[in-house]
Amino acid sequence: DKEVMAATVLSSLSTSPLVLNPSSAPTVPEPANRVWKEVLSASYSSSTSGNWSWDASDQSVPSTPSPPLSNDNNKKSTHFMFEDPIPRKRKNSMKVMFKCLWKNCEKVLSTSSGIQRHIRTVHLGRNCDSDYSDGEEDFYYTEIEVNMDSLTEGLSNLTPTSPTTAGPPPVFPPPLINVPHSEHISMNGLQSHVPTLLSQSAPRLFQRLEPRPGHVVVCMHDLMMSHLLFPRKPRGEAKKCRKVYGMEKRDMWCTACRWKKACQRFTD
DNA sequence: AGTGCCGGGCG
DNA sequence: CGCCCGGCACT
Ligand SMILES: [Zn+2]
Repeated sequence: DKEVMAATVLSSLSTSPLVLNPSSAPTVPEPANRVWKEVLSASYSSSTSGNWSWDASDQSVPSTPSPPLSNDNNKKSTHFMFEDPIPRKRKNSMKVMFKCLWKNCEKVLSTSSGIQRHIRTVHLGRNCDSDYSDGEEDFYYTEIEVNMDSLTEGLSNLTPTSPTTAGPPPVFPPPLINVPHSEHISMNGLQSHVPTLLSQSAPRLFQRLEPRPGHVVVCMHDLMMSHLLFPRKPRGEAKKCRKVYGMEKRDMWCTACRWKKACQRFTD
């Protein structure tokens, strides 16, 4: 079903006006090779309340003709969404890490729980450093792969502590605004819930880039790799037969689970 | 420590 | 085939 949704997004995106990152010259290596896509049109519903209202009903035709994009380029920019973001087997010396998407924050941590706590405390201003989470942090970080070989090369000039935890980044907690109702992000029909609490200082996912009035430009890669389109399932939902029925009622498991194979009853 | 499950073994 | 389990990745 994820793939179906992704396909829906893709097809709708492919008909949307495209904005290319002007700074991404063809010679720029992979990480900066980003496709900027204008997906969301936003408007302030009220100048005084500061409420955000996301509305994709704006089907206005782009004033400038679409840039001549080759199909090849399109495919290159879209095929990544269909590969497993966290492959079970990983190449040697490639480590998955978690990068904060907040604007002007390049924090990278090695664990998802760590980046969640970082976003919760530093950016969302949830002062209580408990492990409770309402899930909003998930929208603001992404998984990246880091080559550990090239990383250890430049490790000499860093502090002896872990480079992921060490850092002098007193990033100011941005002011928060309260959005009364549950807001939606609508992209050509596909809707995604966003938390009721949005920060005024938007994460990098929503950074503006030469926006036309009332429009927001997001990095398509960050958008896809964030959990905005496919929000994380409610906490602790990888429940399969074993966890559901328990060891005592093993006879109620599906045959695959009884044989320690991939569960056939509860599929993702 | 607990869970999901691939690969491989046994009859 | 059905059935079981060692061991590993991930949490
Ligand atoms: Zn099962």
